[in-house]
Amino acid sequence: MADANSQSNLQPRPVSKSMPIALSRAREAVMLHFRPLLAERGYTEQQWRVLRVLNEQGPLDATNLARHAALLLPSLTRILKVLEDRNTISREVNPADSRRSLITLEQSMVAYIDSEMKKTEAVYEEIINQFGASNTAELLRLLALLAELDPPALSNRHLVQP
Amino acid sequence: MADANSQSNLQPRPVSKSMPIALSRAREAVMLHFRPLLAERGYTEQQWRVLRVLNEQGPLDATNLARHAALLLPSLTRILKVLEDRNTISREVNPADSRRSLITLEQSMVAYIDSEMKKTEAVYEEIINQFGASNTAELLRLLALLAELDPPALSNRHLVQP
DNA sequence: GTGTTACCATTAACATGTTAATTAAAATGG
DNA sequence: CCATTTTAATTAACATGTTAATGGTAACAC
Repeated sequence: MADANSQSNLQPRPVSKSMPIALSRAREAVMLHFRPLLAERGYTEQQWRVLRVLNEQGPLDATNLARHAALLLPSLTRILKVLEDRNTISREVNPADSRRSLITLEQSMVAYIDSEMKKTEAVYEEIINQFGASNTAELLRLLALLAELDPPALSNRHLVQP
Repeated sequence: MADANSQSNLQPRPVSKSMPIALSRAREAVMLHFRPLLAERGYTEQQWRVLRVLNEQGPLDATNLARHAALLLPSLTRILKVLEDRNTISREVNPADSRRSLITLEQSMVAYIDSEMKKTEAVYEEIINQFGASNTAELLRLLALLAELDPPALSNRHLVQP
């Protein structure tokens, strides 16, 4: 017996090499640095993302806002409800297509977001200081590439007969 | 005026270069490939992770199980409740320290997990095929490095006077 | 036109993420 | 010993993730 652990010649991928878990862990390590800022502001990570996107892109409909903020529409629906109640955004229906709404950042938020983003940038500097500028650039490159993976071949999704 | 968008000489970091968002997007792209497998099995991603860790590491207490599976303890508590009801794990208290429990994978699950992990490995092959073996190795290296970032300097957490 | 299909957004239901509070048991320090 | 402080795990409360279903509107095909 070569090894008490050799169950089938092929070892299953250890958890330590799981890509989703590695991505989660890395994200968590980064978020530890940003959470204090978010707590000060009184916005969650995802709420703040929505504000950043609107500040950066201008008014958007929900679908595109979700795309830019990397959120699913049901999450965005709930977030928009909260942000609207706090008067940080407003909504109107697109007259050309009444399915679509147009979400706009309140003018009063623009200066605040810009000023908070400077704190965010300072945290980034700390992180990049430790992690290295070239590591950071390389990581962002690889992540963007990975995000563009072809979606799976959608095998036998449900075998619905047309 | 050089540029209608130059609000303060320093542009805030665009959402496209946000590390947490980039990590989320990449994770989502990868998960798209694994979700069909999880759906077949009838386990969620996190439930399956717990089973994998137990299969790989043997019995563990909740704290270490959470660490290996990259879950927070409150999430793990709920997951263990479900898995115990489904008879895929069992729990006993550690007699040497009755705060601690010992969580064990049911023997009947071992063969099943091993066989399912072969399907997982096949999906990995597809992904690595597209993404490239060296990109994969480099990405995992960078992610592990990033996960080891020093935690933030824990500035003025609450200003508790001792 | 009318029926069908596709699309946008919301809702529903359940699982997990996140922070804080709580309980019980162990370690620690007089 | 006893009081205090840590630690392990759970619970609570709210936000988001995830999938499926729903309601309304628009585009399409006859």
